Amino acid sequence: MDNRQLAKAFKALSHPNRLQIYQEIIQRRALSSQALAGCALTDFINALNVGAPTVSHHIKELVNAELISVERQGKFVTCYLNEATYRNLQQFFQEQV
Amino acid sequence: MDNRQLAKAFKALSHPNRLQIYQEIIQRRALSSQALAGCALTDFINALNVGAPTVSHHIKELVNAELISVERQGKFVTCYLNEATYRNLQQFFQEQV
DNA sequence: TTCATACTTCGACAAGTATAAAACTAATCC
DNA sequence: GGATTAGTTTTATACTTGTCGAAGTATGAA
Repeated sequence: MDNRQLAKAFKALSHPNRLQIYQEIIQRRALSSQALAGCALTDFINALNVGAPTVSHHIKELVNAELISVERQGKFVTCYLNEATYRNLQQFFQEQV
Repeated sequence: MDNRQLAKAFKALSHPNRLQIYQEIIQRRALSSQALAGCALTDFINALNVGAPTVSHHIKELVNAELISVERQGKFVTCYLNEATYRNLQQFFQEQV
């Protein structure tokens, strides 16, 4: 993962609301027994104090930074953690100690 | 480390040049035998393709996000890694696996 | 087929950011 | 003291971002 892509990931995490969305996705994955447990987008719209367009915009940024991926099932959108990027970020803070 | 402070740290790392400065500081610390080895600000001004005022501004943001600290020795400024914040960031990507 | 739900896209605007030029401060050198 | 070096602050500018409201799209329900 090169400098630019890494900076892009951090930029996506640089807003409290987006960071919270990301954390939620990580945590729900950890709690679940399934490896690929996701988060409903609706929950974020309800939980965060911003409108649907704004949440939609934030999600797009997270997807664009390859931090998460989304899947549409009928009317609903579910968010999944991008495991590869997560591991890369982990590494960034690990290898240089 | 709460959500806001964490987002602030990520924001500071969200610019390629600032990320590079941070990486450099981490790496030079790792290479050195001393625990608190620092980086001269001059090196950054020469290495990055931006002017001194811009580098000065970037450094200020990194300090403000508590990612690094600076120390003036006469004419020169040296940058040091903020170990506590580094550990917090490490944790963020570790505890939830 | 009409209606409601769950988003997404567009347009706009206020606020924030990266950058540089110019002017400034402070330490060092002669 | 005068000149030089290292970095900061101020000011200005071009650009980006977060947010919302309004309008649009697509799915599912009645």
